[in-house]
Amino acid sequence: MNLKKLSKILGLSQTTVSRALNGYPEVSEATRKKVQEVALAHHYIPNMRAKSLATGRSMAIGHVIPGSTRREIVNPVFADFISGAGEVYAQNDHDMLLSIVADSDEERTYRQLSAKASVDGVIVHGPRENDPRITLLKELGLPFVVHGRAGDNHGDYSWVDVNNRRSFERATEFLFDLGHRKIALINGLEFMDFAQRRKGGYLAAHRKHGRTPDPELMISEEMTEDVGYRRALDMLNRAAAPSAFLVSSMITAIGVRRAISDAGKKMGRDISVVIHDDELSYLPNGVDIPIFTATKSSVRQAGRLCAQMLLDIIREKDLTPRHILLESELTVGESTGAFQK
Amino acid sequence: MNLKKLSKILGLSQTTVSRALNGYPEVSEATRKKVQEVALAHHYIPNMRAKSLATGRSMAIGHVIPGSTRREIVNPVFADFISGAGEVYAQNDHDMLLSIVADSDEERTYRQLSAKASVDGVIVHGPRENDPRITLLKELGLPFVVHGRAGDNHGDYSWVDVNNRRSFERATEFLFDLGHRKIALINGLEFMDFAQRRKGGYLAAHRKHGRTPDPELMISEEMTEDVGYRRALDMLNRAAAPSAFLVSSMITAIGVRRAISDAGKKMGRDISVVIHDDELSYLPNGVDIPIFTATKSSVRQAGRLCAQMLLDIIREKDLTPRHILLESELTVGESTGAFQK
DNA sequence: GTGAAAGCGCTAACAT
DNA sequence: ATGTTAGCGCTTTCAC
Repeated sequence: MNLKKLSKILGLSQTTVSRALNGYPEVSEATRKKVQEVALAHHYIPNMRAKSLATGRSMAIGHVIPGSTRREIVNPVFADFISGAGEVYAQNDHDMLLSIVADSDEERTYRQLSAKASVDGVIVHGPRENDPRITLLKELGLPFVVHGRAGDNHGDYSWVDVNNRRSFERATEFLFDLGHRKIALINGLEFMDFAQRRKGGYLAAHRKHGRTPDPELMISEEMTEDVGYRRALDMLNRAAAPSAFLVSSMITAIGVRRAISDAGKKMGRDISVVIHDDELSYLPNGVDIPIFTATKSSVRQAGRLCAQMLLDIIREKDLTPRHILLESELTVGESTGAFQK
Repeated sequence: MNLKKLSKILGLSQTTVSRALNGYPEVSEATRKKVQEVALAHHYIPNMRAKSLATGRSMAIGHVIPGSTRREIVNPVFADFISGAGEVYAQNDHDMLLSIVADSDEERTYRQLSAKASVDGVIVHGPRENDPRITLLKELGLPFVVHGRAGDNHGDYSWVDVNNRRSFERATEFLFDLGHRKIALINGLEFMDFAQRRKGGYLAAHRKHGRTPDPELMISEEMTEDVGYRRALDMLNRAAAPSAFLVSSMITAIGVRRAISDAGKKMGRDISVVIHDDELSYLPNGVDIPIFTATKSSVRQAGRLCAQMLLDIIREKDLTPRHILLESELTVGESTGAFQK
């Protein structure tokens, strides 16, 4: 079923039918009603290919995921984020276009996306410090929102981010308050913006408490379980072993947890783990292990906010940058009352 | 830059330019060369909206992910699968359209996807027994490939699947050979096709060895870490505790592993864990824990194969069903030499 | 309030 | 080997 046939059936012109369906005011309520009925009865759904061409809008948003090299993104966070964004798109009748792309073709991908006109805007994932993609997107005039930030000495642009710095500062202080003195930081790769900010918070807390952090206790690597396990085990077997861990990802924390158990330590007041990601949908939250989460802003919510912001930008045709900084809450697993201050 | 301008610059008709760029044979090599040069110089990339409308092909594949209710799919398997499929699309100049959709509007989503003509075909994720989506897609005439199968007493359709039955049969026999007699099966939800097949393999091995499986050692639940932990702990605390676990997902296996450790058992000849998913990109494979993987066919590879099959179906306009059954290999983590037969 | 006609940027049938 | 013309299915002037 298409417009032509439908208008024939109704004995009206394509124009009128189109107007009736798209809520234009100049059509009489009587005909509008009639048109809507018949359209529904015949399962009429406008062909997007034609609609896009005519309106110049694709009603689709692109998500470009750096593929092979950095695995940061083929991780659970991604699934939750996408799922939140997808929710918003569904409500607003938009599609989501996903490009998994080798780091080397990223530039080409964006240029293509823009020239092919298959999306109205893009979400940028996993920004690095001084990310070249941002300059490129501005140059292309393609609306975009960044999940996270890409350093500060960059021109302004729209982003949604968690207050990583403050979140880790408070988590560190929390551990200090519990009596911990040697706190390990298991962080993500250094060129990731969030890793820098988290480290900043960790260091700030140390300064504030007049303590110098042990460089051996700070590592920046890929956020896999394996890394968490090995590095935590190494640290626990040192003379100056840490009594607490600050971990940048739930996945890594699983490895850390296992290391603690293998090292024969018991998690408790003496060994604590504070992680960052929370509310990932397939991992336990609040089960009976002493894990603290440093944020309460879920990844899924970030996905929703990014999507909504981008849709607003496109609708209002206003490219002036907007920002959302999600403040975090320090939450403690339910069975860990003993660790509350 | 568009065709019109480009052809004006070249002093040729749009038709010739289009033909030159799309590799039609009737254009002279001289002009083709010239056209390609100028097109490249001017960064000409054809507008997909227009191209789609003219050709009737979107050059896009839809992936419909059941969203909220069943979390089976917002899991790491999904990310790896998608990433494999995305690779193939990129190579073939196709886009991937992702719809995260509430189970209740799945039907509507497929109808829309078909009517809006925004995709040339779809991949069906997480099939259940007698899945209604398959009938619907056939009725719509939209090409599709199923990742997994949806029961057997269903009409024929194209799928890519792992030999779940044989994989679990062999894994069970392997554990028997190691001397295990009480083997627990921690499986996915019962209405999932793969869970049925895996259970079938588990039972077949028992029959073959003349053993009756303990019903208390067989559970079917959501594949989360939490479930793995709780259920394994329960089992280990029973009088007739299992000495080995067959686990349907890596995530769940993490929970099982933790339970074993908490129950004060050591994994070794006496306690083994055999899981199914392998090569998930962010989880360790072959680290120094006694985990066996029952398949070697990676999820990412399944993604590639699904995508390639669908692309072939579309290109050849041949809807006759095709199947790929990936045979599994039982592999053993590298540091677990002690557990080899 | 409704309709006729032009056009979005491309491809494809039909000339030549 | 190249050009002319007519759509693809919709929206959007412009006229009535």
